[in-house]
Amino acid sequence: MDPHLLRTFVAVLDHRSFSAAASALGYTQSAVSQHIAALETDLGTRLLERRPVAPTPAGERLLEHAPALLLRLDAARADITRLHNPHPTQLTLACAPASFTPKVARALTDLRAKTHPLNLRLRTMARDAVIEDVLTGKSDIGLIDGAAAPSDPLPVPDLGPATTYPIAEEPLAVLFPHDHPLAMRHSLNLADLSQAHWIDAPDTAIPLGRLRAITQTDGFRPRLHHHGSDLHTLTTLIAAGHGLAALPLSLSSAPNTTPVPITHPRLTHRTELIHPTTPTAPARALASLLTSP
Amino acid sequence: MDPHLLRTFVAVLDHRSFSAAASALGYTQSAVSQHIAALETDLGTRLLERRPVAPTPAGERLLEHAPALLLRLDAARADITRLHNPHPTQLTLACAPASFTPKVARALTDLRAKTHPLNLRLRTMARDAVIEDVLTGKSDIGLIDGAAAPSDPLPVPDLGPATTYPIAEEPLAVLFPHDHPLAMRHSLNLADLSQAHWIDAPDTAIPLGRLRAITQTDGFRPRLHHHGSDLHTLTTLIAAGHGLAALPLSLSSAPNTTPVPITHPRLTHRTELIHPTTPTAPARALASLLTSP
DNA sequence: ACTCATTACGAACCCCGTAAGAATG
DNA sequence: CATTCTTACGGGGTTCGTAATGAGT
Repeated sequence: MDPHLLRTFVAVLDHRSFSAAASALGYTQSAVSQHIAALETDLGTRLLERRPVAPTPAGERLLEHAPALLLRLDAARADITRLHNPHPTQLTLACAPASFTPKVARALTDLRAKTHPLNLRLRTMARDAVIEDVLTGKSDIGLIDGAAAPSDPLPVPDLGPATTYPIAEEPLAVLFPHDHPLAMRHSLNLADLSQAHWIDAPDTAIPLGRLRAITQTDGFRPRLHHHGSDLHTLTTLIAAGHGLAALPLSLSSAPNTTPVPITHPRLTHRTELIHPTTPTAPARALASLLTSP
Repeated sequence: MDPHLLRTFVAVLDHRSFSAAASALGYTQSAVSQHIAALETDLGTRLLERRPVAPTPAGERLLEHAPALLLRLDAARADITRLHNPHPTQLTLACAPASFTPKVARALTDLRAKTHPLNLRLRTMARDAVIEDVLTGKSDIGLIDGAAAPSDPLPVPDLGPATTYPIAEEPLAVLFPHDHPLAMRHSLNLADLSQAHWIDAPDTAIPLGRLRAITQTDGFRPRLHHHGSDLHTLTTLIAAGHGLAALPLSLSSAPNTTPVPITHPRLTHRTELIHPTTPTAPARALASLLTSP
């Protein structure tokens, strides 16, 4: 189970094709074929069906482990190479869209004032991508958000060693188009909305699967799926009546929309900071700015 | 970062010696030296100090990842090979000591009655070892225990895909020698005992580090450390006045000891079942026996 | 027939053991 | 000087690419 073999296994399933995976990895299709054959011999089972390429049951099991393994391998390398460059002049911050608040922006100006020269890089991406970015060292520090019971930590997939700190908590709201019949209410029971029209935008809003898990119902079925990390697109969709989404209350400035806080069950929108166990110096500075006041 | 190299890296640090690691792994000492050299070249840093053998800072980082990686690699292989033998006649159950209750024993007799032939194997070990055993397929199913807030799940290190079910909850108690001044009380505030004499027995009782985390204090310092998974030894130590330990209330039958339930903070002793995402048939049967009634 | 995966085969490379060398206590 | 790690080197095995073969639509 050489990591190289796992990597091509994942690539083959990503591309649903041996030859496409080969060119993506810079191998020849023969090499890819041999990699898969080697894995199948090693594990004593067929892992893939060919034509069309699809995982067998055994392949599905392997696919549950392989990406996590490869991620952690990258994380280990990142943790070590970070030690080489202890005082970098660059800080890369990965943000989930709804986690980037005025408070964070102010912390960045404070950081600029006290640390210089400082080359700031900001990247917006989905929550899981933030965690991956931080663990693999592509970003130095990250901001994630999600729904949780008050003062509970966010449920984070534990893919490697990292430290998280809460930095903000605020009411969780459902964003309605301003002419929606419920838009004038002052409080909401989330479960009452399970059959409403929802937009699934897991990269920006609270994922619908999370709402299902919280309410332990089978509702919250999406009418429309928004892939991407742009909040503006999402609020515009909501304003146009394509469906609802759960967002932090402070995102109420979107035109033609009205947020209504969820009062039951007791939930908050929580923002957390995540950084490696041994962060770079600027990352540590930003972390202390965001957590101390 | 070949897994073989990581394995010898871990072995070298386990044995604090290249040559000892070599003989443990069935390699020659030269091969071990080459493995470490290859890792160090690949990562561009020295990972170990020699004579005496000790990890450098970079080596410490790697040591944080390598065992988890190797474990997950084994877990992946176990998940796949399990598919090969779908109706095994053997069931291996891994138990943390305080998780093996009369209820579990009864479930095993029920299982015997309805499934046969059945070759039962029972293994007692520390909680972390149970999880590792289940993930790597050395045991088919496991029982773990710990302290948690009522109806909260146990905090389990997420080392791979597995399913957990709660199977029992009961009061958490401190076990005193029967002549201890506090042994006649009916309720306890855990924080009041932070400066008492404690026995750290992480494999059998609630680990003292967990008590520190729960109370957010710096107390609960051990006077004596008990390594091993035998509850009898622990209760005998307590009876002899060597110190206290936190255990489930039902373990009150130990001679010359008295359990007093912890009433503050609100805590329970919780037992959970853990099995792979795709358990073997007997494991599934036992799981349904333990969870349904 | 065309696309895509497998097999055959050879050259370059890697990996481990033997054995000799260096360093440390 | 004895123990322990490192280095040099060679055989055997592995890996990848080229190219030919086979299978599916």
